[in-house]
Amino acid sequence: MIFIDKIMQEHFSQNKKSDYQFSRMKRTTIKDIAQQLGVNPSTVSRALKDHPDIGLALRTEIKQLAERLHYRPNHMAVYLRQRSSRLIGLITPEVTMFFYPSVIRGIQNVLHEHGYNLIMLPSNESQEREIENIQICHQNDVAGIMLALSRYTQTSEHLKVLEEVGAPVVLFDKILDDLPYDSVVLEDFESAYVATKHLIKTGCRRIAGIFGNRNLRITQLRLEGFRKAISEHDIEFYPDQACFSDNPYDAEKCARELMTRSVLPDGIFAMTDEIIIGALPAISTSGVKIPAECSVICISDGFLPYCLHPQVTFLHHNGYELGQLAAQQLIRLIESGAYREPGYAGEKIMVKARLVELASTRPLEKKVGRGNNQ
Amino acid sequence: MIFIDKIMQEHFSQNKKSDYQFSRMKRTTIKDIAQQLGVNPSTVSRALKDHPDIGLALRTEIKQLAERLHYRPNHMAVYLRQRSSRLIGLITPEVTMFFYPSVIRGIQNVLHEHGYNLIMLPSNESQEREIENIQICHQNDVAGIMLALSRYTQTSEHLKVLEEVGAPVVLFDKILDDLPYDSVVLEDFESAYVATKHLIKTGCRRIAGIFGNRNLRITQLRLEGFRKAISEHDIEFYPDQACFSDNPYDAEKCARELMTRSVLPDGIFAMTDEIIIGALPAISTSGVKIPAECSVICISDGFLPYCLHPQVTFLHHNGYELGQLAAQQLIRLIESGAYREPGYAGEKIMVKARLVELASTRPLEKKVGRGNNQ
DNA sequence: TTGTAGGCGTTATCAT
DNA sequence: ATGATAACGCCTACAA
Repeated sequence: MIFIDKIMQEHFSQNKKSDYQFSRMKRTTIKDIAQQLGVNPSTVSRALKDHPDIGLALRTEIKQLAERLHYRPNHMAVYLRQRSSRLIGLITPEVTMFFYPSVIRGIQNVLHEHGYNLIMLPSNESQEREIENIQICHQNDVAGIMLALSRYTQTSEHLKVLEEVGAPVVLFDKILDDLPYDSVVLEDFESAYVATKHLIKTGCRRIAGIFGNRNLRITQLRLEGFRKAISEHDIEFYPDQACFSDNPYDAEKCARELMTRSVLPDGIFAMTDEIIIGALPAISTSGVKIPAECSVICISDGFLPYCLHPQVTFLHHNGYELGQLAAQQLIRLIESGAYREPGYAGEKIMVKARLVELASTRPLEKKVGRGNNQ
Repeated sequence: MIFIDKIMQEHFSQNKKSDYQFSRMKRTTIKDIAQQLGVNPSTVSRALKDHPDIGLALRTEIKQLAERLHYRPNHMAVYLRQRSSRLIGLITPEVTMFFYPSVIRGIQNVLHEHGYNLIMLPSNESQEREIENIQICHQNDVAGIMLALSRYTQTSEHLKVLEEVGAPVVLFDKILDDLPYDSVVLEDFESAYVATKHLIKTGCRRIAGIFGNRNLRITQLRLEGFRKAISEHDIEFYPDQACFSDNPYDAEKCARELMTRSVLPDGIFAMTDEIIIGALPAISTSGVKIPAECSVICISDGFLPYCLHPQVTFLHHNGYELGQLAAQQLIRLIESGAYREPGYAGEKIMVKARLVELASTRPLEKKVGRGNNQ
């Protein structure tokens, strides 16, 4: 302690205007600048933000010294004073796999433009961590929260903590419908509908779908879209069309089961990247030709389908765009303060998906009359 | 303003001990608690951190009220007071692709255990952003910085700003050797050496390597390892063994060129995930059988090789482990303060890689005498 | 055992 | 045009 004080005194006493050269030292504050120039801290504060009251001469002198001393405003102090930080809490179930990395990139880019920074708070698919993360947001006085729920979050019970925080919230990707917050999601129903429809249009007649956990909102929506597409067409009823899996390994098992049936499917819909990655190898190695004997389609963030063999036709769920939209919405909320209004219910935003045709589905024109394999 | 004051007064005047029910309100502070209990804020502060001086009765009473009012300490204020935050700045060239997501997960898990939070600062492979991010760290008074350099950072020139910050720094993955900071890297030379050696051991004799940007440290090291392995064995000299590429598309071109030569390679080493993803399709579609006619090996974080077809034997560079080690090292630095010592040069840590044999290389026992394809 | 006072860095609101 | 002061929320040496 005493030692440090000594160093600091040296710092102050070296009043010669030499270049700043002491690393790992007490950081330069407004006070330091004021002291060296014999003016009041508030004067410095004003000068640094170009307040017109301060005379031009003094103003530039102050700025120059600030530059020389490598002055950087202390955000913590500013936050404290102004009761609002430029930090945004980002709570996601995971960081690692598909999709979230590009969402994060979208979020990050928008936030950076507006001078906000991101605190990353993965909840590892645990509700406990979800709550904890919300509290960390609170403690760090974040200006806003972006939240993708963990897969096990089916009820809004534990999300009451959000209200304590007092910051606006934008839900994205994994959401609950009945929460009074803004949300940005992909078109789940529609995408599954379009994907399945595409299988039908290109000649598939015995279509099976591999889905995620049955309890998930996105599973339910995609399943509905899948069913709707099938029900609209007068195609064979294919028993046990839908199977459910929690991870790539499960998905592989599902696919393997499908490919050992006495009547093989001629079209397979995979709900996510995680599923296609497990399922495709099982389909390929079963010996059926893709797409000649069996078409495959999935919904994806758009990277994986190109890595697989054959490359898989997919509905592009653009994570980057979703991230951008969610971040923009959050900034709008912060700046408008709209979320404070008593009955504010939140705006619901949907992001459209786009069909990308690759090698795993037959081309549209090659109208195959009926499934003819096996 | 006046409006808000009014609300606050209501808050204070409702002294009945009803449950806390006003969301989106001024947050509860130590003062609030003190006021309601008619004690001094410092008493509350002490009670909340179990200072033994405070009488048990009062202490529990205070804690109960704090609980009821959902008191959360304001980190910003604590940081300011204690001159040290629990925030760590994480600066990476990108978030999106391979490797970094798992590194981040490793970092995050360790930091969370120790009560630190992460500010994400992607620099998008731009030196400018790198500097800017370092300054953001400074402004937010981070307790430490984790830094993976952008690919264009070859000199330490612009990194002098790091010294201003006064926080410990741990470099990881993309580093410069001559910086006086701790660093955690993967064994580049060794991994390339082992990978190439594996090709030789399984019978390859005309080996080519596809590398990243020539200027990168990791390219140079991996190239050296590659060359060493080859030079140690009395195998054919294969001209233009090494080609260089900046992205998957380049890598694809390289591979395509390789596969149109009059004498085809019978073993190909790909330096990274980014490269194998471009190269493998080009190799496959050229018609050569993998691994019968040409083996393929790469260095990878361990996910992609399983997605490809055929699955690619690889040296596993464990990003998760690297992240953990780097974070642990940073925490050690923060807590020991060792980095403050004048001549501190930083500790250099290497993470070992592990060979994972998949389908793209011939099994060891099947000793093929000489390359016999073509 | 508890209260008092000062300060972390900044800025808004006075007053000069 | 500039200075003085107080306050944001918290902590702690010191006083009582």
